[in-house]
Amino acid sequence: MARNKYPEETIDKIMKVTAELFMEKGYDQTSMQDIVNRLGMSKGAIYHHFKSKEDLLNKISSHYFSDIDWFLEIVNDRNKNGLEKLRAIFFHELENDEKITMDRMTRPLLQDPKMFMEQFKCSMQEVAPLLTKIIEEGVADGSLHAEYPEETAELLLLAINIWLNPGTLPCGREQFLRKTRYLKFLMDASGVPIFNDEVIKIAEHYFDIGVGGVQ
Amino acid sequence: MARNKYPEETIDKIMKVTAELFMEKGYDQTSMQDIVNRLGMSKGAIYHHFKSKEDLLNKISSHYFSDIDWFLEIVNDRNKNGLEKLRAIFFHELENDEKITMDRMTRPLLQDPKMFMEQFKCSMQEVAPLLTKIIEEGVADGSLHAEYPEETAELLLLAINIWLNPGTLPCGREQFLRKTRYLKFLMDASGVPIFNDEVIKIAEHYFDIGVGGVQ
DNA sequence: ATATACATACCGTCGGTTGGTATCTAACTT
DNA sequence: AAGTTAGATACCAACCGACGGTATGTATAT
Repeated sequence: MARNKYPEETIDKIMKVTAELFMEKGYDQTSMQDIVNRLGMSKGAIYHHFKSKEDLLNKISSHYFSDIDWFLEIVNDRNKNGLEKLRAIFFHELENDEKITMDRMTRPLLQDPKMFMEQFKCSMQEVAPLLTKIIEEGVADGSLHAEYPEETAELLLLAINIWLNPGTLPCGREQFLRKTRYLKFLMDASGVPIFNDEVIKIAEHYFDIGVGGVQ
Repeated sequence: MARNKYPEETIDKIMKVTAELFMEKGYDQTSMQDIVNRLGMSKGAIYHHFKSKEDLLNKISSHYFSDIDWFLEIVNDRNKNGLEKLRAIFFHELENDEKITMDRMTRPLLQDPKMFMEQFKCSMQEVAPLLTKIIEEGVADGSLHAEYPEETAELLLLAINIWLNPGTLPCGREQFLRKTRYLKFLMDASGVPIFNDEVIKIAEHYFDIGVGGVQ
């Protein structure tokens, strides 16, 4: 085959196919040949657009999984105070059915050390600062009373994305609910009471649909 | 060369050399050939005693980094109540100069996804149950008042080993102290007040010696 | 005409295996 | 008690397929 008039389509296709495979089999277990086979293109094509397998991973995880637009939309919402923004964020994260499906798909991926690390870094470096900003805003507008905004944000993310996430740390429904209640307790104590009854109910729903359904 | 009368020495040597290399270069970046070269033995020798590269990693991390003997010693100490045992554990962990040196050596290792994952799993699967047992004991003997022993244990380990660990999440002295104070606050609220003045002071010392010294 | 977008063939290195040899151990013979 | 021997153990050296990545070639868009 010869040169394409619209290389961006090729790039998108490479990323899409590769993302699929990484999710199905993990990073290490996916070979360049696997990608080539499913792609129906040559290895040279891939290495023309991406400089390495790791480069592919980076590009993919920022493009497919950072998904920061709706986050910023909530952050910049002038009609919500800090607490309401926080709740809106977690509400969105837990209630969005499309995201739940995504989470289910990416579950095996989190068993993969490389992907796990990627998510961890993303949480701490990209998301935590935004959360911190919201909490500080909540303190300023009086809706929150956090003494440690940055630390609370980081630990909350750590807890939610890793500790509470059944994809990372498999657990039963009972355990999941106990964890959620403990987290609520800690956040309340920290002056960031995002876990009201509604959020907890949605969290249950999240578990039942996204996790309890399988395995 | 021929067979050794004391194969355990060989095994120890393989593990020691491999651990060195994993720490120097990371897991993925260390090839079996690298190990063979520094070891001065054949690849067959390694694969006779260990069934894979990953097996080596597992054996090494449990042997060098779980280090569970002193832990059990404290657990089984009849002269301490639950709270005292907890403090003794963290005191031992923070004050032991040899361990601090070890931590410093293993720092780059924690940037390696595979090693990071290993430590994470080890914490949650091996250490957390022991900690939980101690906390439950403390509740029984009246020295603690935890409502969520298991959850507190897991989150404490997560916080200490990952979030608070400058090897994983580099941070300045100021940040480190804020994190420590926030953790103290959370643990106090959880009914597990292990962070008294002494532990906090030792934590500072830990940071100054083990981390502040470098980087 | 030249830069881009690919294809093909190939390379060194990787984790792991195979087959063999030397040495140890233990049971048996004398 | 010393010698013999069978088999298990410890190790070596050569080798394997698959891997990530590259060199080179070619067709097409600009």
